[in-house]
Amino acid sequence: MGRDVHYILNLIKNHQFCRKAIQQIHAQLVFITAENTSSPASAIPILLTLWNSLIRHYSLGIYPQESFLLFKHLKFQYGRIVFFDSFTYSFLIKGSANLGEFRVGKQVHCLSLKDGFESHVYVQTALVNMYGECGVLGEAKKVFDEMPVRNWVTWNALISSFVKWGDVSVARGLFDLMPEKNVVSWTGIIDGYTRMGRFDEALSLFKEMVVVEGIKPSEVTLLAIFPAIWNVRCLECCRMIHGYGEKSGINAFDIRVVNSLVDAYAKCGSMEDGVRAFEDISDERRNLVSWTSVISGYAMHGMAKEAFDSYKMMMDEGIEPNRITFLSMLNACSHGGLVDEGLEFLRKMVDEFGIQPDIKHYGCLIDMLGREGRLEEAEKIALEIPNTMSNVVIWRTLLGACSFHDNADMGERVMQKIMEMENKYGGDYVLLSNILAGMGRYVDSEGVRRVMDEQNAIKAPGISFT
DNA sequence: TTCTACCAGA
Repeated sequence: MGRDVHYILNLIKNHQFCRKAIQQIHAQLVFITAENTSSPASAIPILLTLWNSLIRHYSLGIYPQESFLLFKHLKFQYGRIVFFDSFTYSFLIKGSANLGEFRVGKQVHCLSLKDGFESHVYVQTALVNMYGECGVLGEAKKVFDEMPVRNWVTWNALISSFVKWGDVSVARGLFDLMPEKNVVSWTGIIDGYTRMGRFDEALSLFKEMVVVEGIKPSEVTLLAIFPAIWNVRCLECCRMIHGYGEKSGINAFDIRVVNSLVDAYAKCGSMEDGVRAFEDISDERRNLVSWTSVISGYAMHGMAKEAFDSYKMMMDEGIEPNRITFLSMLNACSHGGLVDEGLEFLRKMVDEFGIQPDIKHYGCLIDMLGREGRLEEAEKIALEIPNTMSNVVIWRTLLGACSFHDNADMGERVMQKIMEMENKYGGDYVLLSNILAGMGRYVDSEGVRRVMDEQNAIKAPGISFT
């Protein structure tokens, strides 16, 4: 037993996470070991429970590998006298799922079969989930098919696996086959449709779930349905969800739902409702995401002053902005024509908050400078973006600005740059040829068109969802 | 003490 304690002590030393829990378990282990030095075998049932807890903590941590190491060690030491139970295997399988590595999970799977868990619902369901999480859907389906007994969780685990990997039609097939569906099943399939951009189907399923089946949506259901709501700009849906959230108490206990509501109102065109929802949040619950949601709402509504005020109030409450807050502020500056303020925000972000700009910040900046016709500065920044990060979108933004402000010289330089990065996209040729034609340089314009034809670049017709 | 749904904000 002494070697055990040593081993576990080493594990604990190596990691800081779950420290308290592990220390408690460790203390108990030492205690039990001391109590039972004369007959270690009698301590095994209690020890198994503690080992299981330890394995559980490791499997949930950032280094699930440790749970396998511990298991291996215990198996090697006590394999002859200890029989691991369904808890041990559930935790180990969960650990493999968190690791995202199905080869490890496969080994645990084999061991669990050897120990006789081939028809244990919890262990087998954990396996379905593990294979599903790892994207080995064939294997997940196989385990599912061979299970003599399944429960709701088993079905839902398989459905969410197919949703996760983008196969909504198979998920839907399973959903339709399910003898009884609960809120998790409905949420899973609704989430699948939302993620695939099939918003109308997501909304009609949501309606069917609530109206026809009388199933109460959970907070997860609401979080899943929000993107569908604002993509179809359904203000009425926002109000209904808002009311339901208040009545059911979901708004009171899940700040994420209220924050999404603020965001959804803004995206559906009603900043007034968004602000009202935001102002209803108590000071203690209002967090960074709440503030960023309202700021981004103001930004998209062109209300730069309000965005600035909110930013200031947020700072006064001692909440630190992050990269998304700054992106929203840049967006507000861009829409309000406040170029210098925007540049100042970027400086603050880097110097005072130590946040390095990413490609979206740069994109916003170039868009902002480009709108105001400060093309030289925009080009200078575009050239300064590290190559590893830079993309063709940045240059297309600049090209658009060149087109808007009739700067053909820079347009040609930018075009050159775009061709270097990606010489098959027709839209840029069209844009440049339009710039040249707009300036009366028809011969050059024609030349660009010809190059375009020679390269077989085809401009995809523009599509707008709005 | 075991198995299921979440992208809160660009």
